Amino acid sequence: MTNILRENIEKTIDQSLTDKEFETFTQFFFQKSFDKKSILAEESKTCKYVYFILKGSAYSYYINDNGEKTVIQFAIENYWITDQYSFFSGKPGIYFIETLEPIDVLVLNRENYDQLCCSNQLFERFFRLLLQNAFIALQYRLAKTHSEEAESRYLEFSILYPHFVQRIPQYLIASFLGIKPQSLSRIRKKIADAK
Amino acid sequence: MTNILRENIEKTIDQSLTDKEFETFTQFFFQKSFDKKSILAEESKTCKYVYFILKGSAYSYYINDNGEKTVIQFAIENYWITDQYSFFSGKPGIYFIETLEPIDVLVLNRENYDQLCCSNQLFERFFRLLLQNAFIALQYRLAKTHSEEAESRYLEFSILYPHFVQRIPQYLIASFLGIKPQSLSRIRKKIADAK
DNA sequence: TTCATTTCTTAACCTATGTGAACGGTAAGA
DNA sequence: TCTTACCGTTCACATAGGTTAAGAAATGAA
Repeated sequence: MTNILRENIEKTIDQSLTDKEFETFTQFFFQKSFDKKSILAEESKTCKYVYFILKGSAYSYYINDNGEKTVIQFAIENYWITDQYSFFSGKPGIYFIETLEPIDVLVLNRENYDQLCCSNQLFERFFRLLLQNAFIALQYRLAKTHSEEAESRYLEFSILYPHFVQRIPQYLIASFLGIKPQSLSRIRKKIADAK
Repeated sequence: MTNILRENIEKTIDQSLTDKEFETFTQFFFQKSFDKKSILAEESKTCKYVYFILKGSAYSYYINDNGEKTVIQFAIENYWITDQYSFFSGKPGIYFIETLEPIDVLVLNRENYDQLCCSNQLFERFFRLLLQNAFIALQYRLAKTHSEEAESRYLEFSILYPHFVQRIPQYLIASFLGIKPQSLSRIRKKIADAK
């Protein structure tokens, strides 16, 4: 079951782990399952964990002063998700994390995260690379948000993440793209009609 | 002159450096000056350096297929700027980096970056925290972009970064906020009239 | 100082996306 | 099976922000 974690690490650091290294790594995690619509992290409460998804899906979102939800991140098998700010600072969270489907996750708390990073420079490097990749992707997403119309953002999204399009409700994809569900519906119709 | 670098590091890692540690750190950098409107990094060319700004200002931007510019980041004294993707992967860059004013920078190349990180765990930690802070800020910016109107984004920007509002041309701030200069002008007029 | 260039403002008009509401389909729970 | 809540679609209308164009103001070079 944790094989996908091993692949995830090896792919990220671009080298193999010994069995012993991988065993050390996993010892810092515990596995947990949640129902659909479970809250894994909540705004204004400290986000104590980093989650690695073995099975199922979740997403994080921001709620503004008008109570409107904006999707920050989707996560399915093989993805990591947390509220970075809250996890690392220990301060109240900014985002919610909620499961979309029943989910199996590997859970890492802050203490274990620190120990893990200390135990082997390779692990610290892994988390740095994870963060680096996330940052790069996010910067690109913002550039696109500001420079492309919703239609081309949706097209790019559905090419880059076809598995998301299949599993995630449209109104959440709309929110991720920064538009309303009705607008996404209109865009999809336009694309379909053009074919 | 490099005192502001020392403050920057100590503030980020939340601890003091010994004189010797700081000296080691700075040895990996060289100082350089550029005129206004110099290109420090260019799309499709490898971005070989990370810049720390001692004096002056610069910004990074993305140019889309229609040749339209979108501002990614502003950087003044005490800021770091680079094209992360290109710098760390060695692949062709995605963004441009250009000076806004004549500038003095400390420059770090990839080889020295790696050595610096190896030489002392503290330095590796410093760069990780830098990245972490940048990621958190970027995620928040995206959340706001998708959930607030341009007017409130501008108001928040001018509260969070009053020194930017003073030094950076409005048409670049507009781009940073994801709107056109005319729209920012309209928004500013509306705010002024309301007072 | 003068001239040229860049930046900012204003205005009229346009368009992508938002809003509110209604309808039908589908999945989940009783 | 029935019921209910949720989700996606469509439509008519509203609006924030884009577009085009022109002139004013600021900046920089000569």
